[in-house]
Amino acid sequence: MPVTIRDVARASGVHISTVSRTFSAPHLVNPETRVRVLACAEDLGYRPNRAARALITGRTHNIGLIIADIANPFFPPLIKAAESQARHRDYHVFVADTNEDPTAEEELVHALAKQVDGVLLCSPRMSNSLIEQLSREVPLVVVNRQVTGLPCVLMDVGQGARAAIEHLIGLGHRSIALLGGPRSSWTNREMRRAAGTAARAGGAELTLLGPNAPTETGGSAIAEQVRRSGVSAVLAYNDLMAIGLIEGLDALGVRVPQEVSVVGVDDITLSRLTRPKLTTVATPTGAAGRTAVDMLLQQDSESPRGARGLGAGTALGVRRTTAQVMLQTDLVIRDSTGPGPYARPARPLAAPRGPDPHCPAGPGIPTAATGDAVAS
Amino acid sequence: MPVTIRDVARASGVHISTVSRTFSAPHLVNPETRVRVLACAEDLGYRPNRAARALITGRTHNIGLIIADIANPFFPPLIKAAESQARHRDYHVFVADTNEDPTAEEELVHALAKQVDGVLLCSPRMSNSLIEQLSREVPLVVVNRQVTGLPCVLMDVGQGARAAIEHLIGLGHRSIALLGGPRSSWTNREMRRAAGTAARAGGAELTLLGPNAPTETGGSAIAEQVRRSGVSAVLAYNDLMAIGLIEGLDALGVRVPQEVSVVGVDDITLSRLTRPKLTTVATPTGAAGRTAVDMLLQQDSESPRGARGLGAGTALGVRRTTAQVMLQTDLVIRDSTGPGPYARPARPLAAPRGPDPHCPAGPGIPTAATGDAVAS
DNA sequence: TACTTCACTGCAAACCTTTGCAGGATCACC
DNA sequence: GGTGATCCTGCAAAGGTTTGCAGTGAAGTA
Repeated sequence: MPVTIRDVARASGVHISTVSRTFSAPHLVNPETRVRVLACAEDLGYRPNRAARALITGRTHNIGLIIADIANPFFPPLIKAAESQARHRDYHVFVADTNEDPTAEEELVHALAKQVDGVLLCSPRMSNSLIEQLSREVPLVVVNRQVTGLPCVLMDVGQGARAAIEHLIGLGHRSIALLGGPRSSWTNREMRRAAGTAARAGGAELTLLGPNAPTETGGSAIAEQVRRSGVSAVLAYNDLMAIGLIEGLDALGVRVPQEVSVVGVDDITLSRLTRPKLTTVATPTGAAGRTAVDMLLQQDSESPRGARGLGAGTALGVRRTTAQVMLQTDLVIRDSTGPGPYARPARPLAAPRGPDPHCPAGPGIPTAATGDAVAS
Repeated sequence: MPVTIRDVARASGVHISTVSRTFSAPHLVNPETRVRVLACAEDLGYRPNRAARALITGRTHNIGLIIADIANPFFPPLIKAAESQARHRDYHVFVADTNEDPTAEEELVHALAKQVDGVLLCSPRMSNSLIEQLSREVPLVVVNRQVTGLPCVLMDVGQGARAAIEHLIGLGHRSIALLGGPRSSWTNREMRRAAGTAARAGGAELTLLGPNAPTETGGSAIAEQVRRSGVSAVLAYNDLMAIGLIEGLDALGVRVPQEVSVVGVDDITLSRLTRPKLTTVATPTGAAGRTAVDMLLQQDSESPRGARGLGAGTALGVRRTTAQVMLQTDLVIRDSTGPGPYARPARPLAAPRGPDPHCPAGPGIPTAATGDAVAS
């Protein structure tokens, strides 16, 4: 029942190879023949079978996007950006959700391997060595994780965490908690490192709480512990956790930012809608999605086109585009941070409940335009 | 470079067909041979090429999931439910986002057609006739849209809208606005119909405002118009719009629920996190995802397995499983609705700012357990 | 012993498309 | 008219897998 290239050939009185060329190399076929073939194809409702095409060309024109948790609002902007970038280059994107499960991650890479030309691994939870191993099966670009020898797109959360800590110290906080995320998260390690350094430099004490689930639930679950710890400010692994924490603190009767200041990371849409509006480290998710797709496609186009068969170009030693890109982050100050116990009353500080200032941090805190790529 | 069935055959000293059977029909091969083949396969790191397999069996073991907007938090629970249901049956799910663009929708169905065994079309924006036409190319299950002759999974938003209107009328509102969603949305039409009937029955006046974008922006953009219209209560197309509206009203100095009551639809996670917490019509998104996958796979298994080649079973006249399932909705009363101008002071009403009652509507308003499937 | 049954394995076609190669026709030019 | 170039088209192999059919050998039965 499905109409194939053969049916079109029969209908238009040419050989199947001519029909094939009409679609894949139109300039090689006589204009008259071409229109005739196209008319027949249109008539019969012919659609090239991408699977069969992929079998011989080794190019599916699909790319896979493996995501730890679609429900985390951090990802949709990344997905959309990747999708639109891919579409411009005539590629389709298949998204798959792993539920933060490393096993599912691995399985999905295998499942996708032969059906896509490359895979974007976003915030992976599996080990670096496994990622390297999988990269021999299908071209990989890793987002939010640094793997030596592989192309990576990173966001400078270290810088963001530092800016956040400095902001809090500037507000007069000396006792700060860092709400950790998943143990296997690269972002998590970077934040811990940078926040620790910044706290030491600023003479503040940093308490580590975690690991926690990177969700609202994870945040609200740790509220009691935050209160007991006696800190006056908190930097959370991401916005969801920060929002959950604010909820949890609210339930305990602890006011934000009057008693505890809270900073998140990501700047998801939601962070502008909760009350108080969330002070957060904005990450360039859109730019990350676009960049990752670009890197994958570039790497893909560099692999030998002459080679036949699936997976051409994935041979070890051929692919050597291992550029790693670091994208800058940006502290956005809103209403969830306010003066701490050591605030100097002489210097007027941001009004804790005024209209959303939504301005970048002051001159003392280094921030940078969001989305600029810095090759390293 | 990629290791094929042929390499394994050579290594284990058997014919390729034996290797093939080792994977696709293990009971047909001698246990000893089987372990030897499996060992070699493991050794060489062989992975069956799903594309090639699909080419001949006509089964890809993938299903496509086409979504209007991944960024809308309504969808992730549906996606996750579909994914886990599919995984149980050894299927993988490919998600694709259309950005609410009907053209992209059509294109994606074509692109997916030969790479998946069926497609779930969620909240489609294209015309019914086009959907019918596309269903001849690949098995389709439609979610949130009624298309005669096709399997559909629907949520009873009509009932939900009625419950919401009755709730508002019960609170003493007589002048209510309905914030419409996308014009091509089936849900939108259903809500309008049901809300209109319920308002007439309850002696209230219903003002239609829209269509609006089903996002926070869409909601906040219409705030001014809502204020000017003088209504005391609003039923919004979905939660995002309701939340945006509350933001917009807040910016105009209009308090919710003191001056205007707002009801949303969907019960996204976010609706519990905003202040005031949102009164909303909960839709059984998880159940919808699961049911849709079940229907697709059932329909798929019914098509003739003997038939060879891609698209076997998509022939017209073979597939006749056109069951349509309606899932029940559930009004969840929280803090964004309060007494209206015609409230009877004698009867004590829900405290507008008390702790989240989160209880189903009173006995006068028919509600039902969420997630129960009712075949129709 | 002869015949049947059975379990296992090999053979080869098929799925749909792409593409290197070669053949045929047309044309220009000497 | 011969030569070469150019343009178009057909041929056939290739890609990795599945599967109906046939063949082999061994075991079971009469």
